[in-house]
Amino acid sequence: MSKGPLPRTFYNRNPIVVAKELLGTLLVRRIGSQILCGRIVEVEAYLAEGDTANHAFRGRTKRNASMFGPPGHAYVYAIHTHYCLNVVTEAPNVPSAVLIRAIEPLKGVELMKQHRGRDKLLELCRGPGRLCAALAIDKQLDGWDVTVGRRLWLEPGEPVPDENIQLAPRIGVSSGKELLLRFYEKDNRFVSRPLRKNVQIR
DNA sequence: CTACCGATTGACT
DNA sequence: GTCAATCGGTAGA
Repeated sequence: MSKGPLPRTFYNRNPIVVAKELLGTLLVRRIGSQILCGRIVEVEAYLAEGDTANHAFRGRTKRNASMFGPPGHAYVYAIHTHYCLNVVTEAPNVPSAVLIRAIEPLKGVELMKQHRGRDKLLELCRGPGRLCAALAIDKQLDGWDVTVGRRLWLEPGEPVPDENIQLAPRIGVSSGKELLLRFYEKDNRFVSRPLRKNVQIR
């Protein structure tokens, strides 16, 4: 039985808080009568203030316009030949968001495999570009309202307790490397790039 | 219009 | 670990 989509009030908060609470929630994609679903295991926060890695750091452009809109909408952008999915946080004109980096596939695995052209369950949704391909998420869903419960939305799941949340630097950013704004579930095999054992995070 | 480049991935050493 | 593919977005002439 479904709990319905996360409400807009969930997203209308600091992106760090939203990022941590998104771990364990369900990302749901509906295509016609088909349901694709996975459990979020890795995210990154992008801050409205002082975050040089944020696409919106130098102001509003055509690409990042969704981040300046109300919370609870998707921000989908293209990188190289792939797409990445964010959910917009905080108030309009406060351009912050949470990047969904990895999900654990739960439903619609066969269709995900078709979309990806790959068979290994572990490789289906491990990485932001991979999960978008698996769920057929592209620029058409940029700006999509994820609180409505159609096409693409998020649902409550079992929260990941604080002690099971690993903090880490964000992946692939050329600036803002020192900030620990990546959050993932410890020991989850579907995380895209776990920290090596024994590395110290201060 | 040109030039540069990246919130990635996949193949390879 | 390294590295190239590949292309839309952005800034600037």
